[in-house]
Amino acid sequence: MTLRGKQTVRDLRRGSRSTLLRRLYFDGPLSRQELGRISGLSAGSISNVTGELLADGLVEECGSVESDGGRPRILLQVTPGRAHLVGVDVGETQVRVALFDLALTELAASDHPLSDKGHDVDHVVELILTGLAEVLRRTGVDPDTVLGVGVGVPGIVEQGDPAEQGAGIVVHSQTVDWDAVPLGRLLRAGTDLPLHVDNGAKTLGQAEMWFGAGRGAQHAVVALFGSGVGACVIADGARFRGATSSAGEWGHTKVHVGGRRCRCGSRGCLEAYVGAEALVERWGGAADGSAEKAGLAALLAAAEAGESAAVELLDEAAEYLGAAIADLINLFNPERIVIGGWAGLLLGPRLLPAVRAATTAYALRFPREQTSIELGRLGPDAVTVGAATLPLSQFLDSGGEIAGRIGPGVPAAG
Amino acid sequence: MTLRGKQTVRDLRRGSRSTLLRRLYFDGPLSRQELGRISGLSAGSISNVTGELLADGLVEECGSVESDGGRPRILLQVTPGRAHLVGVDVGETQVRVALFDLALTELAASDHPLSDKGHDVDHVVELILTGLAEVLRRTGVDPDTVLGVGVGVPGIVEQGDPAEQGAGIVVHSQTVDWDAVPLGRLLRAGTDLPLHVDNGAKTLGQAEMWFGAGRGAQHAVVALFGSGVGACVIADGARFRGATSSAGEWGHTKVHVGGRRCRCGSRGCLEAYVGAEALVERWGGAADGSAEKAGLAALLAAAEAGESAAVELLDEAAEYLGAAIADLINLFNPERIVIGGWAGLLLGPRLLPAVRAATTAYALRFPREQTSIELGRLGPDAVTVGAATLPLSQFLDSGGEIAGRIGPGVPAAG
DNA sequence: AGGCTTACTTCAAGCCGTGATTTAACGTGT
DNA sequence: ACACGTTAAATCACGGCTTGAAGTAAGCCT
Repeated sequence: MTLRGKQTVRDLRRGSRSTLLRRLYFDGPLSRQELGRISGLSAGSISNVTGELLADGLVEECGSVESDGGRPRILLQVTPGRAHLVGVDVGETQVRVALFDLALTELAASDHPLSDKGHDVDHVVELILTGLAEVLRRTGVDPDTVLGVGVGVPGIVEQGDPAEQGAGIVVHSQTVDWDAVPLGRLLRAGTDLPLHVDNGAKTLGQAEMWFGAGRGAQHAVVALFGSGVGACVIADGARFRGATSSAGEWGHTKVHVGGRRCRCGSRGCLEAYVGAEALVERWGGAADGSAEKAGLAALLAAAEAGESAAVELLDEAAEYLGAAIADLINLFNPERIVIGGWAGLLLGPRLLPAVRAATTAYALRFPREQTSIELGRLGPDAVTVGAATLPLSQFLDSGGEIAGRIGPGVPAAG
Repeated sequence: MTLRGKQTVRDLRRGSRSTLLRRLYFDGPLSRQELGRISGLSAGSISNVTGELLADGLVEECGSVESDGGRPRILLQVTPGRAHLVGVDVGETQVRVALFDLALTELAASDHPLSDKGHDVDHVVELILTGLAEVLRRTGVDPDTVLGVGVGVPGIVEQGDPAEQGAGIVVHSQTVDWDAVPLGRLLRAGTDLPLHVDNGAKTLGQAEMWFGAGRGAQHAVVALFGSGVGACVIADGARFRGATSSAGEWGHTKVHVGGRRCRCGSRGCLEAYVGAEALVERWGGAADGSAEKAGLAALLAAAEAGESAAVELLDEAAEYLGAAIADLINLFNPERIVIGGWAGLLLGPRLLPAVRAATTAYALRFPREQTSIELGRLGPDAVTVGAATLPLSQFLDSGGEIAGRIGPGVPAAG
């Protein structure tokens, strides 16, 4: 049923450029020789395509490797400073804007706390735009070299019509009380840069897949535990989006029909058993904003000290979590499950053995044996990195086409 | 991250052939003109490609449509008798082998009940091979025109190395006590035809997607209720397989951690609340083999008659089913949910309103609004049709390449 | 019969990847 | 020093693809 559209011979070149660029980007400096071996392209094509990429300044030579007796191989790598990316994290307590080079090295960042005004949309948009201007000004980076702005938001994102250049993006979020907020249009009014918006948990998941515990996996689920619970599903190496990009909303799946009441209004949601807010609240702590982290840490400390109420609470959480992960394994058949998010990383070391055991008890044997469960390797700050991968991903997909932003053939500035 | 392999200029033609063939197959007779409009290819390419397809006998002209004032459009369609397909359903009570033409019209079928010997593997293989020989003999179809044999089995299928031509296929099934059965190798010993094996629920799901309630959807979940519970997930128009083809095992996801015991040995599985076996058993009926259908019908009749125990049982099932479907909606974000399988079709008319309401109560609002829940339109016999779509799908993907089986250019026999 | 409209075919032009050949850049042995 | 072998990269003829323009076929209307 999959119908891919019309293809012309030029699409072949685009595909080849994309393949080689991706390979160079992720597998570090490579010689043309190795590129040929890995990609399957003939030496002639490699020569042609790398020639183009070099002429466009997207790739540069970087040293060489002697080969016993013959001409040494010249190593190629993606030119880090050839283009730039902006990642934005609209978090629960702050808005963070970061500017990266192509290698995702952070060149500058701007943090603005979200204090009293809360998540008033206009205020958030204003913070994003001023942050963007700030990092550009501080680094002196030419805006024409910025491939795009990726934004991670706490909510469900409707992508709208891609032809609208992101202006059709609409965000729904029950937690910060955004209902059909036209974030794309609001940001478009303040910048001409290409826009990409996705759920923050999803961008963090993408970061784990590219640079963290998910590296190398083609099928994986990144489970994210913070105040709430989310997930980012990767299938065949790409984000699983579903019909309207909202796939992977794991936190409100039912692990106990008719069970505990959840903040979403329903009952028996996973989040009501393992979300940080729910755990802290059940243990009697304060559950708002920054107090939550302290509360969860206190719960953990109490459990380590052997307090039976705390131990029971965490044991139960591990049980439910294992069951919910088992569901993910049964349904998605991933090769890896990565547990991330600030709460996941905090509780992970203690809970992981019990979670693994519960998962094994609840999941079907065959797919369970194909799956490993690991902790994330990136901190919660990686949301901005993940957001920046949104435009980067499109850049690599297109084979380094910089639609009108950077003239082809112009060498990198500086 | 998605790296598609090397592409040469010939792959373009393969892609074009595939696109046009698919279009002609699913959207009935079409003129070259409409083909061009739909596919985006230029008139010249359409002419070339359809010329090839006509020469190969895969496509034929069938009438014409007058166009006010100009040259009439000639309609093209896939030649139904150009090739054949075999679908096999290894069910719980019988083995059914059916021979189809390209239009999936059944030309002959052979049923063999699985009585006392049960699911002894060698016996099943023998029944499949004799059934295959039988339908070929009865119809006089040349085995060289058979594109392949698709088999639907009750269990998890490991596809093995595609290079082995299906010989590496291994089946695991707890219900019929198959543990790593090398079905591919066993069948390969008895036939040279290309082999395709998949879970029976998945093949039925594929049939619903192609010809039933799923038509036209790109993202859907076909939920199947029989003795147990299964699902077939379609994403971007293709089966969602996961890392080792076992994705979509929905029946043993947990809807009530620590709840009812399930026949799989775990607790709180969906199947323990809505599977036919569980329902009949809880209502006090016999739960083995063919008595199950009678038992479920009796339960339904009792509920219709107002017996409170039966009504309560079905109400509870609808509640759990709605919750589990809500999980599917949250996780996969489909545009359609199709409920099929013999038990699903039997209970569906009564349960559907309650299920829809429960789903709305349990799912997140946004993805729920994007999804419709419908009953399947194909009976349980469609497993064989679905099985036959396995080789058919490959045939269409390859653009009608009939690897060595039918000489290109040879016109259809008869 | 001539003109008009629409469907389809043919053909030159521009690209692309391949594979063979050529050129470049390095060790080594005499 | 210098020829020689070896390996890496560039060049180029070739077959194949899609496109788009020009040409042909097949029906209407007057």
